[in-house]
Amino acid sequence: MPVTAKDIARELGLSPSTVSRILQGDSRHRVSVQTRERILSTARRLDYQPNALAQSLRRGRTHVVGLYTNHKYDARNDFLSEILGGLQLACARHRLDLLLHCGYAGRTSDDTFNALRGGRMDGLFLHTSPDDPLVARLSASEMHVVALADPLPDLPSVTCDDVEGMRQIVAESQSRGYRRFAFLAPQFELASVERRRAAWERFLEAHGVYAKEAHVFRVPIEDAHTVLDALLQWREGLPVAVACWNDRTAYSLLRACAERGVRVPQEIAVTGFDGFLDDKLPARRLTTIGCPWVDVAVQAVELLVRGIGGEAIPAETMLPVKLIAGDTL
Amino acid sequence: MPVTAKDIARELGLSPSTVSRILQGDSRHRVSVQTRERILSTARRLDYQPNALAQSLRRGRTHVVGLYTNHKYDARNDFLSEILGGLQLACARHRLDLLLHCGYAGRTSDDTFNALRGGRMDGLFLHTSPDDPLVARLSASEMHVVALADPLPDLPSVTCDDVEGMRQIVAESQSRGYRRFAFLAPQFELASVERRRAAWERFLEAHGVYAKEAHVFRVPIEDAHTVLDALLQWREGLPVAVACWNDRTAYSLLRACAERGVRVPQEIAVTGFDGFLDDKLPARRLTTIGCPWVDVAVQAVELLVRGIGGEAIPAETMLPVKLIAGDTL
DNA sequence: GTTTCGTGCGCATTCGAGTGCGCAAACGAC
DNA sequence: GTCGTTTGCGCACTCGAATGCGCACGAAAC
Repeated sequence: MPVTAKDIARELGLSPSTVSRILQGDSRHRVSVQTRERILSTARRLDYQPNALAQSLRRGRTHVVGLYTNHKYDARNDFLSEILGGLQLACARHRLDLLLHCGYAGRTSDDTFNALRGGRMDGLFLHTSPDDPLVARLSASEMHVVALADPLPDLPSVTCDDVEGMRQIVAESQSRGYRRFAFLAPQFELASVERRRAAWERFLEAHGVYAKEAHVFRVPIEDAHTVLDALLQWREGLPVAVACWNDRTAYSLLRACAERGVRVPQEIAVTGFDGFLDDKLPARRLTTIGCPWVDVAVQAVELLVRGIGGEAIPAETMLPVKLIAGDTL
Repeated sequence: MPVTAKDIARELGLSPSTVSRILQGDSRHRVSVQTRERILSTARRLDYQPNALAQSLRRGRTHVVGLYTNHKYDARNDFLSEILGGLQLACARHRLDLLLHCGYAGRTSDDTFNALRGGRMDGLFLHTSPDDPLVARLSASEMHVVALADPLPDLPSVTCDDVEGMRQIVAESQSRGYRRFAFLAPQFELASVERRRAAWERFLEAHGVYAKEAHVFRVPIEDAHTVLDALLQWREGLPVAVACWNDRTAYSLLRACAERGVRVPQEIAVTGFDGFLDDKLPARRLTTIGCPWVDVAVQAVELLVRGIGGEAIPAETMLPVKLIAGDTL
């Protein structure tokens, strides 16, 4: 059985309240120096550790923040690892603990919402699609929430500058002489994907390229060969500059190209978005947009902490990105 | 303000205790069917959500388990992501939440230990080095703990069969005719590394290979070129079969080989350990040992749950591995 | 000796839920 | 009408800590 404040009080013939005040450093309550010392030394001797649950219950603050995502953790998900690293770093600074909730593993978004309401957490980081029911419930509530990486309706978010990233990609492909363009989008909804796609179209139009030469493919990336076939059968022909919505998609495409003997970037130019460079094998360096995901997480923690503290926080915080030139464009 | 059981009681002119019993389904306490229905419907109408902290405080169970590691989350740490995925999966099944504690980010192991004692968690998963002070404190305490992937003194663990893995690697390199061998170990202490190294030495000796032709290099993998230099300057000469303690190390070495023009596997054969295959680029397929990390995590959850439930759990649970033949050996 | 002030500390309640025990009303039996 | 039983529910306390308020006691002032 763990030692409680009551144990210390009993041991010293004091009341629990006096013990509590000393251990919490309540300065308004005057206590003699001897008593203070006796309490502190007994606490040390008995190896006292306050019960976090009782403290949280009383104070209404848990110092725990949650992370909810409907994506899956696995060895191929660089994105979540990177975000997690940033969250850890910044949470440790603020002495916060991070509670993981995951939408994919049988846990519904209701569970997460109830965990929030149940007082288990002070706030929540969110990375999910805009149509997740949790999003609407959260924005209707008074909970403290910050969306990570992807903007969500009516919730504050920390994101990367998708528009600027696509501007650089379009500008670069233009200057390299490409005249046919494709965009590889996933089949699920994600706000930043739409933002990247929209920016891509807009910047192409600004260069005088319209729908005929700029096509959006929505193909599941699991089967990269299907994607490649779709690209090769596109009647506009080659070469084509393919802007992939993220690095993982780009790498899959590159792999398929290599397996089919398609020359990159002569026949198909490939760009990614994220900046996860391959440290495994030095085959090709992907041309991509470097996104400061760790900083995104760190910023999100700062904002959430301020939100929990009662401050108003900006609707969207957008962090700068920059082109990482590789050899696939 | 969230709705409490007291609010429901007041609304219906009942006592909080009756409300609590109904909502908890206490069958020993007889309550009329009408009252039960009134309570349940009011709870639904007011959107009642029990306060998890109060429940945990009273019941002495939080349904939260922790994960402590002194390693860092980042895009290159496939291992943690994979483990995390497995933990999520299995925790969701048992309706457990996962609390992340990380040794690297300014948080000391004391914080984790105190969080455990503070009643915030019911148990803890551990992935750290044997000399982490937390390990000794935990094994001296009554806490429920399971070590992940690396055995720790006096604590139950779920690991992969390192010995069998190294047996297969040694057998394979032997049968391919290699006569000089090296082992690439990290500079930090990790129990499974020592186990792999010891097994490697033992199986080599069984094949009549002794210290002269089998050397252990302990070089920081950050600078793969230094490692490569050390290998090339080893006076026993080439070819050498290098068993890397994990995949990440192997990939770094491969990259350095490619950059220096060293032929793999003709001059240097490389094997890894983990089974994280590169899905990014199809340059080389690493020969490695496939480890079921997701299953390790899942098993660990099952064990921890049983431990929390009061059952005794086995000291070490070892999961089978298998050689994944690539083209680097 | 009474008032006044200050020091040192405890009582009682709160947070929100869970639980042993026992009380009151309704019911039936005789 | 009295006794015994069942049904239905609440009192009071628990978990462990935090906190507003106020009491008791000593010293100093008059």
